[in-house]
Amino acid sequence: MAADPLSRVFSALADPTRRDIVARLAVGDATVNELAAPYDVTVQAVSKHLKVLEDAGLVSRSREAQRRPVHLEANVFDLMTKWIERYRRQAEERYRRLDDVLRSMPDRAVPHPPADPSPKEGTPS
Amino acid sequence: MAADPLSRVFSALADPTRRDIVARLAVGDATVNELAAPYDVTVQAVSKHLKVLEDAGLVSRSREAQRRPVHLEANVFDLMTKWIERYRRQAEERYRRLDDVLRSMPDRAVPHPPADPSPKEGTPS
DNA sequence: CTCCTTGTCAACCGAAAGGTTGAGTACGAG
DNA sequence: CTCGTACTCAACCTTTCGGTTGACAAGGAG
Repeated sequence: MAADPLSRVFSALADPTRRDIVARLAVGDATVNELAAPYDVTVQAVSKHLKVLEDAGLVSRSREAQRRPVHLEANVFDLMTKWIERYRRQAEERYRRLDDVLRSMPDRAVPHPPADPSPKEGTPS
Repeated sequence: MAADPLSRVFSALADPTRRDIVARLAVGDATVNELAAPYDVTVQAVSKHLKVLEDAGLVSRSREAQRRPVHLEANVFDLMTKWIERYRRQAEERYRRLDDVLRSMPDRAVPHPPADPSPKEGTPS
């Protein structure tokens, strides 16, 4: 299993069946059998999927007699959205700045983006 | 390889090395060797990672002599954020509604969340 | 032209993922 | 107590994944 929480969440949602389960749980809590019904796989397979979702923190399971109602923990989504937003914003910011550069020197050919921090090729004169 | 785009994006970002590469590319475009330098894996491995990111639409590669500058395509993030936001909102909405129910009947024991749409157990009087 | 740098492709390997079947546990109903 | 239901655990199988090594194509640099 992946060590870091972010990897666990992303890889948990990388499976369409698990995303489908999350979608169902957004409507309301459900038992394992209820969740397994729509799919043509065994209940054991769905139980494994739920374990993956649980390890990712996306889902919690309580006891209620012999039922195990599954509950969606939506707050874990923040982990992802924060990561995504960070780099999306950064990339947009960079794009905007590059755009400014292009606008300020419309005559030069602009060989490549100037954002390379490692001048391995020895910056000729 | 995963068929649907959402699975491709999620599983592309499920790997910490690939997330790291995305983080670097948010700063600016880079070549394969530059990207491979920080890691103690071969260039071929990084090339494979880039292929995964490219198949997910997160990255594009252009030709520039024998270099292949890698560029981050941040707009694909929207695919994820839209999916996430949808179910996060839905879950929060449900939670709010449940909260209202609890507030409106503070005396009842509330055996379990009333959001179950499949009354298999025959609703005992 | 020859060499070196950059990068990809192909084949292989071990580990993990997703599925199965079969057995076992926990609990309520009769 | 016995049975049925709901679920999990364990073992196994096949495919995918992340990594390796080795060979190769594409272009400057000398």
